[in-house]
Amino acid sequence: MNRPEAENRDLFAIADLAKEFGISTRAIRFYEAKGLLAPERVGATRIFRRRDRARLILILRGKRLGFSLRDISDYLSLYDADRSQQVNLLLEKVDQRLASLERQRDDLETTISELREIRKLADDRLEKAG
Amino acid sequence: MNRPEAENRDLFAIADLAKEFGISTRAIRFYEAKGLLAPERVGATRIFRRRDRARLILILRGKRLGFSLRDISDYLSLYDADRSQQVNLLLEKVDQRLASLERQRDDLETTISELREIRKLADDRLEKAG
DNA sequence: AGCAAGCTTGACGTATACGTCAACCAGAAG
DNA sequence: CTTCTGGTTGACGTATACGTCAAGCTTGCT
Repeated sequence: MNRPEAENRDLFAIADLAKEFGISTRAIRFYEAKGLLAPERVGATRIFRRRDRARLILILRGKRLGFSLRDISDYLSLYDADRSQQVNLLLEKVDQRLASLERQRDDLETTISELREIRKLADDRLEKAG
Repeated sequence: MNRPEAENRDLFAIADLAKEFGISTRAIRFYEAKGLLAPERVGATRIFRRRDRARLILILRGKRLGFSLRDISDYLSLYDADRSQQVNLLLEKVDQRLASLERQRDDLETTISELREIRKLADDRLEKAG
């Protein structure tokens, strides 16, 4: 009963999603032009369903992770690939993507621990001075 | 005794680093133009030391993590900030950066486990078919 | 001396990911 | 009917991160 209102609805206007995720309508149209989204139309007006919203969430997460729209498009196709693709091919792609993400995670962990080192040094210096 | 040769040297030409890291000399000059590197000069020729090489490694890792050169520049300044900066300010910046990296790590872990889900589904389907 | 290799600085081109108008249409409110 | 509000499609502009010449200078063979 206390779900975020968006989860209960099934139809969204472009401005709804733009506001919810803090992006521009221009960006959303751009993602559609690049094939990352395919909302239905009523006349010319775009109508987004929960599925489109879910894809948008994946798109934005991909962007936060530094991926290009092209990469994200490939990634989304992994989600779609329930029946359409060769399972073997899908597995291969998923594994590649996983390997690359795990490399990225290692980079991240290295960076985080280096920063924690720096943090500790600075902290010590503060205490000595304090 | 068996260190990668690069670790033993202290002087590098621009082409040495380009080759070692698989990037163009143009990119390296670009990083210098943006203030991320500051190699010495002998005449007009750039001379890179181990410190410059270390910074380049950080730059490339930042790029793999999807950061802009501007972001990376800020990040590098955290490493430099031994004496020049206010320790308080440094701590604040490090903490911000850490928070953002940890958010990114969470995104990554979500993505990785979703992909593993997909992988499992595809795997199951293969076994049933096999 | 001549020439290739490798370095330099511009200057211009390019792909990505949008932002910013402009000009238009449709439906609801006053 | 007019006026919002919100939607649409171009067309053009912009920042980032380089690639790609072009033209020139040094250094080191041969």
